[in-house]
Amino acid sequence: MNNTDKKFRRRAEARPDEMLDAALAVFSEKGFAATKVDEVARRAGVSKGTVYLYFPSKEALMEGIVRRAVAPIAERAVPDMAQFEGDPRLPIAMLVHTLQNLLSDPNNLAVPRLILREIMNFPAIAELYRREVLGKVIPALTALVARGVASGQLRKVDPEMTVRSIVGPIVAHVALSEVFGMRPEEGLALDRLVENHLDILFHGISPAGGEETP
Amino acid sequence: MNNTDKKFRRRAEARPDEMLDAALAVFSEKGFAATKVDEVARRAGVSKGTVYLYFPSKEALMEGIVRRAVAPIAERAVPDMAQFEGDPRLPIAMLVHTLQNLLSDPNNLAVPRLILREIMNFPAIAELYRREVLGKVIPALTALVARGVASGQLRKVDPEMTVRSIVGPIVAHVALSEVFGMRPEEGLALDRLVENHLDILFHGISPAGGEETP
Amino acid sequence: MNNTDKKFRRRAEARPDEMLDAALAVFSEKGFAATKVDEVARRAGVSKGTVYLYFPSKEALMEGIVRRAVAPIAERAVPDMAQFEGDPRLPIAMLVHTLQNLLSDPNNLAVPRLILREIMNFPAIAELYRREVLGKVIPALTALVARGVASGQLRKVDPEMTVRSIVGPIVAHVALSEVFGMRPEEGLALDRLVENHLDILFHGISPAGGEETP
Amino acid sequence: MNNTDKKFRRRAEARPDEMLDAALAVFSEKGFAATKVDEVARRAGVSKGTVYLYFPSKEALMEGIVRRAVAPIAERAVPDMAQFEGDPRLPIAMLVHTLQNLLSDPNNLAVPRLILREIMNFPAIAELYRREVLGKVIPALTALVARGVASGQLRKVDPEMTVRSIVGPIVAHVALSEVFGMRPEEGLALDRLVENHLDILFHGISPAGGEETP
DNA sequence: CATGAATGAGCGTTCATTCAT
DNA sequence: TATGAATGAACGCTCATTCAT
Repeated sequence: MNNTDKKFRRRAEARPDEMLDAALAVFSEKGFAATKVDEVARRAGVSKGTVYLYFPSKEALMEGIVRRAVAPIAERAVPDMAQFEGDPRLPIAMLVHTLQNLLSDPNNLAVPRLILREIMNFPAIAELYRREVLGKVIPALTALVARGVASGQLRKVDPEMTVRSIVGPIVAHVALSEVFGMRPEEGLALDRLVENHLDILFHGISPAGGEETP
Repeated sequence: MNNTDKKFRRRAEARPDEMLDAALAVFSEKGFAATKVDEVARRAGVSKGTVYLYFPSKEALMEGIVRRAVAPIAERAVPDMAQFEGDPRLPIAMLVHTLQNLLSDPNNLAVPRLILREIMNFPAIAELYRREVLGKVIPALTALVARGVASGQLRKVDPEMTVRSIVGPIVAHVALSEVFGMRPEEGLALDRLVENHLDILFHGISPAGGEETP
Repeated sequence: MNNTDKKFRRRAEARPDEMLDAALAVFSEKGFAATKVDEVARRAGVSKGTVYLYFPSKEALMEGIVRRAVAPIAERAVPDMAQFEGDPRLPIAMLVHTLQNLLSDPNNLAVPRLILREIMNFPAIAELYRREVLGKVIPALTALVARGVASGQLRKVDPEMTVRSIVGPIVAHVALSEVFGMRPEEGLALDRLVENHLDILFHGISPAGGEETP
Repeated sequence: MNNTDKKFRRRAEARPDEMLDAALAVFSEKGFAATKVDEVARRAGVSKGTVYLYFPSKEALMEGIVRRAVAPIAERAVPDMAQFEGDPRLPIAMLVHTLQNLLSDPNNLAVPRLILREIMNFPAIAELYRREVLGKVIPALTALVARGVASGQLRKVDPEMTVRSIVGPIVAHVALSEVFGMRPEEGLALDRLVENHLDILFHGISPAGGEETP
């Protein structure tokens, strides 16, 4: 009798997590509405009733997926970016590269893609995402840009709007690829995108005669 | 019995159009899945059976909405941008301002928003949109940028990726506003976004010591 | 194509009534909880969906049954008993005989039996029954007895409690028969019950000139 | 660890009894169908599995409740009433007063009320109750009345039917109060009912020397 | 053309019961 | 004995689609 034996796994505490994994997989394949709870259960290797032992409803599975994915972001101390003292382009580049790394792994792409797909039917999730992720990242970025402008390290741009210029190209690139299948011949080519994006962005936000990209 | 009489208008050939209007309205309010054909019919002032007289299924309503909205774009001669001979920043700015105008009118926003919301459940629509809209606009933009680079009117940027830098900030701005309700205090503030966006974009893609924004 | 043709009956207005008939039959057989809506539908000769076309829920069927049965009682002018001028024993006997007639027909017995069976799970129905039936019949009877006592045509009894003595034996008899299957050898024998009941009610069981209550 | 310790009390043989208490409480509150075994277990302070250790099914809890309540009645020597030699009105009055006392205590009311509520869904319980309670009390009463008639101590009434006149008013009074909430202003007022009931039962409602039944 | 009554497959959810520990 | 995680059959309700009128 080994560890993968059903009998043994019965009381594993990972059970809810396994169900979220299964739910994420099926939701991603067929969409929330077209997914049957039965299928989530089967994929998780349990019976339908067991799903309801851990999650009160099909919607709760959705929320669970998002909450689990959002938690580390929410916990991570995003705002220390604002206290950064040097060239603001450094943390901006770092953030962009972090995003790049995150999005490179298809596993990490699954949740945002699912959120993108279903969010408008789940106001509660939109609110959660807005509060825990966007509500932290965007103000931090805005403050960073504002400080750069104030210190003269950046041109006199509109900080709030500039945030859109920082993340927008990445969003557009991923959406084009994931939603419409419009991707470069080599594949997702995130590195190419990021390189070009930062090149334009930094030439665009740097003072006249600006130095090299960090 | 005069011309405005319901009986009379009922026989107008505009009937399918009225149904698409109704469907767009309800789909936008509640989402496709949560919308009952009954409600579309009621909103259009006809009976449920009549809807099926013109559209073979609920999905067909969705497709009809998109097809109708996409038609003018598909017909419009997008590619003449590519033949533009002068400063490529001019047609880029024009495109951005056209987008700005389009998105300023909430009516025009309805269809893209609905597409954004439902597209992942409708591969056929994604394909249609990709083929008729993105497949025309993006290559045209790419070509435009490529020509600018070739002629030295733009810096040596990656044309394909630069397209993401052109439309991305607008997409991000609208998505932030429409999906997450994150909008500036004044409202959508598209003009502020566009001004800042073009400012950064043109400083970023212009050759060193680049001139003013056109 | 005759009147019983399914095609013809399609638009009959009797549809809801037929469903209530079917529901009454099945509820009576198996009880509310054990009855499947599917079975009600089948018994009514329609599909499950059709039931929900006329009644919003399974409970609504229950309420519909009771409401329909109660309506004529509620409408019938019960209170003219109170204005009766002569010997109050006459309307009392009449009421008892009316009850006897009602209960003789098994069809009439079905609804009260169902009510008796399910009432404690349907507070709304209890309230309806209390208001529309008991709330009219019992005060009327009480008033009748009170008037009889006042006029000296009845002994000095407690009118409110005496009402229990008027209807109680009948209730007990029917309950014994319907609920526990305890019935006389001849069958329900309502006439024997009523005759004996009125005899005792009007004279008591003590021999003429009977002594004090022990 | 002392005697009141949960661990200790848990092993008491009273365990099944505690479960019946819990079941009675919950069944009374919500009805049998709406009660979850889980809740009975929680109320009894044990786990769901333990309930099934003592009772093979949810229905068995119901039967257990009734059987336990019925046992003392069944054991008590009811029939000695029949051997009573004096005025039959005496044991009749005694029985009524016994009933009155029983019903005065809400605790005693719980089981009959539950039986009343659920009996039609439990033929086995109806049968048990019929055999052990009604099947003993009613024949005893019938015999008592029959003897009274035979001895001339009662008028020539129908013994079998007269039993309904003895218990019916009490049943009706309690049902009116418990099922429909129709009770006198002072409360249940069982004493008032019993006094009036016996008065009428023994004397009727007609004035002394009252005329024929109308 | 238009209606709307009728259909019935489909799915989320509940809960009594089981059984490995 | 006692536990409580797991099961899965069962059922109420919805709604896209059809079709007789």
